[in-house]
Amino acid sequence: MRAIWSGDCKLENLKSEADATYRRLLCDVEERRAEAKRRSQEMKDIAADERVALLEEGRRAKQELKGLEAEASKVQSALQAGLLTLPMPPDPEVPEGSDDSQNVELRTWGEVPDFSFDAKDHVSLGADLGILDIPRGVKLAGSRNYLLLGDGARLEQAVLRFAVAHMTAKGFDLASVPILVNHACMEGTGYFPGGEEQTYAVPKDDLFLSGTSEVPLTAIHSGETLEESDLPVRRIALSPCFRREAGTYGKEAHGLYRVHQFWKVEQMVIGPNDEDWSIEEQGKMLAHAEEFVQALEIPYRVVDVCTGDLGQGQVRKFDIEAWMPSRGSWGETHSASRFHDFQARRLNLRYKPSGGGKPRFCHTLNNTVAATPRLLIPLLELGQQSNGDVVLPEALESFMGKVLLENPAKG
RNA sequence: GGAGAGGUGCCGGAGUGGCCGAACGGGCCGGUUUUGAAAACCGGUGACCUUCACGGGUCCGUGGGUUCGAAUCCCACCCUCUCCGCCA
Repeated sequence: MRAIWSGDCKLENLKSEADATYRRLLCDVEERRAEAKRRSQEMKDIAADERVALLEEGRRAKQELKGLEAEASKVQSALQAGLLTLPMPPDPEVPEGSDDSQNVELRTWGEVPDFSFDAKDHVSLGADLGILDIPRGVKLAGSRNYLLLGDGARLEQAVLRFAVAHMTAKGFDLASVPILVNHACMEGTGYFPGGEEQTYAVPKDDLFLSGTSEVPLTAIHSGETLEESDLPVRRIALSPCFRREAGTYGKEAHGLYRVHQFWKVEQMVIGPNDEDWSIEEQGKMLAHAEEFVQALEIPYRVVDVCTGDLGQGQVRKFDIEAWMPSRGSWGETHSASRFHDFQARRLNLRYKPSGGGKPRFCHTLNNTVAATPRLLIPLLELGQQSNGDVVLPEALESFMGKVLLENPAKG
């Protein structure tokens, strides 16, 4: 099944014309540089009057070299630009499909509720409880913005702190990272080129508001060569996330499902270049998230994301979709991605094998732990009572201080 | 934001046009000595790309430029430190 990675399908087969041209040019350039070096070595033990001819030759060679170098760098940047758009071949086990409708459900957990009363959606629940104010959020920052107030804001914090505690217990190290990052981070993690329209940019400082802490988290060791004994690196970050959601007008415009700014606890792992290890790790990371959702007593399903719904660099992806009563369906809350060495190559993120030998590219993986306010949707909607109260899962009590959100308007 | 100083190998730190991939010191590795260790002494010790190999190339913050030749000269940028201002 993994023959695609085992060497049959080496870069050899993907080598483009540009690559061959570049190599030829580089070879030529290096030869001429060697010549030039030799010439200037000779120069110093030659009498001044004998230098003239050599100087002239040097000048001419320099012009030629310059031309060649310019050509080489032109070809190289064209090549690199092309390389950046190359997608990662999916794992052969990924189901074929053109879009998310063809994702394959692997399993479900929990009971989908059947309300015996007229159930409300999270927007009216939140408004009635006085913990959610969308109109004023829109007033402050436009559509897809919101305000969480009082217990709403507290609930969000509780979910996030629970997520951090959950992952700390799994041995992940909490990091506080820059979420305003440079172009190299965006490109290195695979968001650029391609994701520019979805990203808030700060042109004055040439920085970008990343849509997930996966970006800084994965880029932490970019350009470095780690020791194999330092691997795997397992970290989480709690950060705000920003997404422009361009081109989604009208799509999920209602409520807290798709918003421009949200909070997320993200898990990220950097490991050795070992696909079996990587596959196993992805399973673990998925399990961490499932346990978390289970603790929140939210029914969910796990989906094996099909080829057509896979991101450029993703080799395999499993989504967790929570049951959201107001949608009458599942909504994505978690996304566990495996990248093989896709991101590591772009980030130049390597490690020195402990057995010796050349540095190798790491493998990287990431998964959501908790994203809010999206997670507040099932939490509020599933916990609602006929009188408009909302009962929260026990697991949040120590973080929230209570589990009952009382409807002030009830009789 | 204003003024100044600086960015060199694992670390400290020399080096102001060819003899510099880079002195010297520390560290690290190996050896001698020692019952063992420490100390002392001797030797070794950068990374990456390319090549079966020989070899070749790149790298002294980054990117340009000058020159036959740049760690060294020029320009721009980035970063760090000190002082002042401001600030969560």
